[in-house]
Amino acid sequence: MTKDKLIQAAIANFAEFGYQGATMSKIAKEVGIKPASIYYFFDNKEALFKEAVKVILAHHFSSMKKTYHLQKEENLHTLFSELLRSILVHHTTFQNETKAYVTMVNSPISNIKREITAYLQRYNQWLVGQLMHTISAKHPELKEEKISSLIDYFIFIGNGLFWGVVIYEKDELKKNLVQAIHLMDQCLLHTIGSEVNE
Amino acid sequence: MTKDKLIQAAIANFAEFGYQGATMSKIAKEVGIKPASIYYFFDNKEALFKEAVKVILAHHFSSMKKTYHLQKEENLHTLFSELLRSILVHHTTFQNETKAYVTMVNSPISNIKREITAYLQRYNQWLVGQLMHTISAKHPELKEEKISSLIDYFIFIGNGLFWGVVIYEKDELKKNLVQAIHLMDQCLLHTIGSEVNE
Amino acid sequence: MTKDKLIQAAIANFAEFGYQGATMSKIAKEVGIKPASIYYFFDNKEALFKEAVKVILAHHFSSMKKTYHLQKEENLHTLFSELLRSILVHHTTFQNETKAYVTMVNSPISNIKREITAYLQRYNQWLVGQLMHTISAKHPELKEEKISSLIDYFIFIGNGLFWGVVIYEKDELKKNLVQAIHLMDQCLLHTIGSEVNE
Amino acid sequence: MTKDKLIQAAIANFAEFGYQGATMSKIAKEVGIKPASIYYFFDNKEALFKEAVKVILAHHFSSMKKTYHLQKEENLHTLFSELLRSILVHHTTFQNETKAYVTMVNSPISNIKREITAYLQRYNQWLVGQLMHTISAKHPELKEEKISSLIDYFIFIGNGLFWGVVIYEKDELKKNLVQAIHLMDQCLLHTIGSEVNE
DNA sequence: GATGAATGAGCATTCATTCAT
DNA sequence: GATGAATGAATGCTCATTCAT
Repeated sequence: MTKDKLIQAAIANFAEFGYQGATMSKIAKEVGIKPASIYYFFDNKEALFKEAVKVILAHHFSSMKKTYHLQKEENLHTLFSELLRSILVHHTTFQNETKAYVTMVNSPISNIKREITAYLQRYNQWLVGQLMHTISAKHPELKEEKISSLIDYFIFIGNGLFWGVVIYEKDELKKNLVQAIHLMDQCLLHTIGSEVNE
Repeated sequence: MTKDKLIQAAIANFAEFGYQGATMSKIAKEVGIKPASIYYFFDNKEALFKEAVKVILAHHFSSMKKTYHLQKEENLHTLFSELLRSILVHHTTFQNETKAYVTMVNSPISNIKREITAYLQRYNQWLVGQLMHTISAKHPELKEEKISSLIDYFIFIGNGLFWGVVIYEKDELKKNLVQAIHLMDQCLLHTIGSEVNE
Repeated sequence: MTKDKLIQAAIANFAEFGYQGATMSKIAKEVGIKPASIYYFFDNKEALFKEAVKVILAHHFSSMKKTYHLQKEENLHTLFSELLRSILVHHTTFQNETKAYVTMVNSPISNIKREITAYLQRYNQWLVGQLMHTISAKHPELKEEKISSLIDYFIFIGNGLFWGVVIYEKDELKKNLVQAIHLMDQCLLHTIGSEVNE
Repeated sequence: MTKDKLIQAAIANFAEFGYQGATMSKIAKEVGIKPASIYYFFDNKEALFKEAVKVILAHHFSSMKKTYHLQKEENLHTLFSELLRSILVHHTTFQNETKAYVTMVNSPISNIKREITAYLQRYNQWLVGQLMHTISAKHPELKEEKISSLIDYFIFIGNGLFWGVVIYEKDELKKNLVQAIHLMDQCLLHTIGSEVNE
């Protein structure tokens, strides 16, 4: 569908040139239509990019959800490892979207910035909610604040992994994943004790 | 000096709008001169921004060096803690430069991208070189690869801290610093053993 | 058609101000559109002027061809006289194009200069080819080099006529045409002998 | 002297780029000073170029005068031949000035155009005056109108030679000179009769 | 004599957008 | 659905010129 192709082209252009650098002509050319035709699908540039942002965020959310639901029955080591791997895989696989996301985070377009900030909150809430539930089910003895701290470490480590995707080449990232998993294991060890030992 | 003010204004605009979004008029207005006057100091937009990038990177380098030389005699816990704190302090104090840096990392202007990539390498080399030297002096018994791994963890944890600066508010970052230091301590503990115990 | 009107306006502006002095605004205003609209028809200023040059040269060629084919059956005196008159008439009738041509000949825009040089060669080849054929048909007894010399004189005399158009007022030019024809007749007389005597 | 160097640079730039294309910076750079310094010597761009034009025209006049006075005692064939050769030599030797002159002829700067037109008249008057005097001295039997016509032919032939300098390469011009002299000889022959036979 | 710093005016060009078709 | 033609607004940049030093 033309509309979807436009959004994909918008993401690619956003990733490469940023919001101001992405132009309706380049996007149109990439899709094989004339710039004027974009306005049949979207009210204006901002609307197109707002939609593109939504797609990127929804895609990220669905990736994370999928991994989560596939792994939530596993032990915590596995769950966290797979979540971290998932961060890496998603962001390296959809580099365009990741680059676009990085430029968006500081976007001067308030609508877009708002979208992002809201998403970050929603995603965090979801993640914390899910993890709290899953972990407390597996380890009823753990105090809530311990779990909470664990999750915070997970998020922190995830951030390190994420930024690595932006600045390192693919092959350097494997090492980063190993490091991330190892650090997470340390946290688990300290919080829960034995479980992580294989 | 007008030239320096221009560079600062360029950084601020780059941070807020990205390369394409930053305009010579906005920059000129911020400095209190007319757009045409910028061209007395810089050949063109790209030259101005290339200079701005250099300033940002040099500034970062000097921050890190300063901390390093102040702390290199301390024990490793302190050294790493202070380096991590330094990352946080530098990037929160000079948020403009940090935001600009984030936008630059994916800059479509190849000259700028090249500058960044080169800097990242140079900085890494310096950091690794210094740490290798300092740590092996303090702990002659450690095998080189152990030290190397320690440094890698430090860099990874630093990345997490850095990305936090970009997406979190100031007060959330204190927690991040604590986490970073704690994770680093774990790494030290595993590598060196006793020293870190207070 | 807007595109044709643009080319005509470009010629007029080129004639009056030269390449650098002709501006897109002046041209647009002359056509009754806004400067930005020119770019719908032409990639840029150079492309517009390259097209304008082509039009001027093609126009000149077609004028000369037309006269040639109308007069080639006549005797040589008439043929040459009419060709000379045609030079005068074409260049005085389309003064804009002539002035533009004069400015173009030394154009610093290499694309344009190239176009001109190439045309001059092509036109000369055509002229020489045609005249050789026509004259040798009418005067089989003439050696090729005699004909060639005759043609060279014609071109030389044509040049004198041409430069007159640039620097003299219309009424002075009639005398120039008479002179040109008379000189050409002298050449014919010397080459062929009797024919020219009426 | 800097002022003279400026005029020479102005001529060179005028020749290459035309009035609008010649810039104060380029001229300043060529002379090795800064643009602002030009204004110590000339009120403004137009004044500089007006001066440059004067220099070109005066130079042309002096060239022609010199030849004239060297040759006025010779017979008419020699006199005209040398004058024609002089046209060729002057304009090929000082190509810059010739190119500048060609662009100036249609200059939109009225001061410059006026200067040129006035010069053309003055030069013509001088030429006609001298030739009338010289020829009637040598050939008292000739009616004034015959001499006048002879001079007109000379001017016409000179124009052909001049335009050749603009459009042909140096080696093609020798042929043009031979043609010019030959045509002039024909005119002499018709007007005066025997003299030209050597 | 010369220039560093600055500017108003203008230029070619781009871009998001419109609208009749 | 799509586009040809057009434009207002803005952009990076140039240029002749000024003026205090």
